[in-house]
Amino acid sequence: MADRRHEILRAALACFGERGYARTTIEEIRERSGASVGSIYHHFGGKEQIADALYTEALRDYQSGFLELLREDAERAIKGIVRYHLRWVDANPDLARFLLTDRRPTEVRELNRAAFDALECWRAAHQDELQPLSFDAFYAVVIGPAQEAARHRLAGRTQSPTRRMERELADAAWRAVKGGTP
Amino acid sequence: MADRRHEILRAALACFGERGYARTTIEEIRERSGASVGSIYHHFGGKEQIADALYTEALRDYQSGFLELLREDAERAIKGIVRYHLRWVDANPDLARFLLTDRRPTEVRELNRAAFDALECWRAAHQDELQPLSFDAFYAVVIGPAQEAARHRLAGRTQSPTRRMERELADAAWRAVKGGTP
Amino acid sequence: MADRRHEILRAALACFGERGYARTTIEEIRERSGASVGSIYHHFGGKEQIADALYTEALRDYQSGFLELLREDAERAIKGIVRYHLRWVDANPDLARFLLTDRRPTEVRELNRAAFDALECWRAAHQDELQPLSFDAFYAVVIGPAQEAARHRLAGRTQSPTRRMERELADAAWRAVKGGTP
Amino acid sequence: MADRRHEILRAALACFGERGYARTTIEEIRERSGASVGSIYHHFGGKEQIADALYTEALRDYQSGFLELLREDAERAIKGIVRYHLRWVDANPDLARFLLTDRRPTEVRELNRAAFDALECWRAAHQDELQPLSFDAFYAVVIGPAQEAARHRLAGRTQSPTRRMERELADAAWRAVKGGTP
DNA sequence: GATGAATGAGCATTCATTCAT
DNA sequence: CATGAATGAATGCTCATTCAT
Repeated sequence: MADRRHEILRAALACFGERGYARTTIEEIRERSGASVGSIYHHFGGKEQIADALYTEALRDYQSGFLELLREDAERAIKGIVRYHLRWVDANPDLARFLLTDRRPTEVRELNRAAFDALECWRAAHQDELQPLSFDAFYAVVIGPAQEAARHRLAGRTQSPTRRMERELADAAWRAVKGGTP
Repeated sequence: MADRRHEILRAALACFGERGYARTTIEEIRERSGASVGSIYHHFGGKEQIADALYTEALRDYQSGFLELLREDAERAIKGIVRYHLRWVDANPDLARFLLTDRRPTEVRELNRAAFDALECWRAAHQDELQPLSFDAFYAVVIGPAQEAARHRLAGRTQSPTRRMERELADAAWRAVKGGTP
Repeated sequence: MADRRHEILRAALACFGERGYARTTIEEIRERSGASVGSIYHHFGGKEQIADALYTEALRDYQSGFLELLREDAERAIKGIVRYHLRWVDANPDLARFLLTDRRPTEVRELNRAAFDALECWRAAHQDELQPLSFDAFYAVVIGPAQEAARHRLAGRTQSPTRRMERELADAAWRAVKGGTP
Repeated sequence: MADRRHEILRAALACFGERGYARTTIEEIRERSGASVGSIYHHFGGKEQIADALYTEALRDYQSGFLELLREDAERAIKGIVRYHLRWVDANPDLARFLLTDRRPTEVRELNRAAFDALECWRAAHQDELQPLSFDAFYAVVIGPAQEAARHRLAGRTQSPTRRMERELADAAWRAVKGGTP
């Protein structure tokens, strides 16, 4: 059954969210998932591979929505990205915590590459409506504030993002990257 | 002598920087610092408390420079904060990696409180030159991009921040928070 | 298999008997039992819990025989208890040493409660043949001498209890508790 | 100053009483006594030697009173011994706990030898008033009940020994050892 | 596919003891 | 005599992983 596999992933995500990857033990995942140790190893082969599966799934989910936003015009796209980020984190706190907290210096970076490339492409197509920033700066300015807000939120330091917060961050991002202001 | 204590902190920081808190062993710190296991425990009482000491020290160092920037006028202050953040991370990569990577949900949060309060005070005094943002949004917009850039840099995904990057992020932050643009 | 579990208990008892609980190391138990460290922890969860299991088992064994003695008439019962005590210690020196030497202030006290209650019941039924002693005194007078003799014996200060010793202690206990002598 | 030495002994006794010899650390004795580690080692040379000093002192104190009792006539002596035992334990609970709980298989046994010899001598002199018991049985019958009561008391299972308890145990001991009853 | 007993390298931590000041 | 930093061998325990059933 793919059921078992799914329950294990679910349990692992909950554990990682509560105690972090390193402090989570297979035993905890076993107890929470109802599966046996052997079964977990049968399905995934190891602790790290559970995290890998989770990470890939999370990133794929996040990016699937992300890429659609790039079909819009410049202002809508920028504001949309910020709003999307905030909402996704709010809707998937455990997944987000895992993505933001536990570094995955594995080969999953290629997934990010793809999104980065798409974003860079998009920017090239809208160059004349935007500030002439280096890509790294552009990315940091667009994503950074939402990311920072997300971290505070996940750390419990902030409430769920209100509409007002969304608007503020979206507008600020647009002010920061839109062209024209010399 | 406070020498031993300092050597242990130095060694621990290097280890944490290279392998992360969790994967660093006391044995490694011992070997690198030249101290004995017993001495380490004599001075700190445990692995976690070494990290605590390091964290507090790092945050204090970062904030000491941070607070000085708030004496400037609005534009200089905002741009200064962004530059300061980028430069501090560049100058203290290990300390920065430790601060940004390993979460410390301990009671050190009070230190942050102090800095937050100072920043909020400053903003109140410059309200009429700035966008009417909620404080959380304001903070995210100012710090977020630099933070994001710092993470990329620490992850090895980016070069040392060039003057251009500094200028780009500083200008963008100012555009995002300065008042006047309706 | 409950075999492993049993072998570990056996080994632990031998170690505790020879060197005492505190001086016995898991490593010694491991070597003697043939189990691995992990296996020991799998079955018991910790050094203390091995001792707990051993203690409970020992007490249960001792008491199972003890309670049967209370079916006899007064004189036989009292003398029987003394003899039983001496013989059980002689037959289970390691178990006895562990029971008498290492204190177990855990919740095993309930087991003792049960035996105390049974003994008190019995005494109530034979009140008219016995001295009107408080229960604490009664218990101390019956068990104390045998207990003291057992300790000497376990400390190596005395030989195996001879028939003569048994008779002497049994008779003395009976003289001390039997009624009639004003 | 002999003061330091005394304070250390006091502190050690309190620690041993609360946590047992094995679980007490030099550090705890240091904190409680106010002395430094070095000072403790200067005065005693090691943890075990602190216990030795304590044990010897305790035993000497107990026996000093004990031996005086043997000047009385048979009945008074036997009853006196029982009462003395109960009272000494009640008056010196920490010392008693230490004496009864932590075994000292060291060479201090000679002190006990002396008291045993004195007691045996006394018994030889009163042979015709007493049961013809072996010395081991005689000792166990006299001391055992009080010892057992003391243990219960030190374990917190019983109240302070009342006058009634004293009388009961004393009378019982006398009934058990006095001659005449065939 | 599932189970859980078994494994053992690895780790944090303790603590009696030493010794330079 | 006093101090307390330093030492390091010893120990209890964790946990990812394997494998026979």
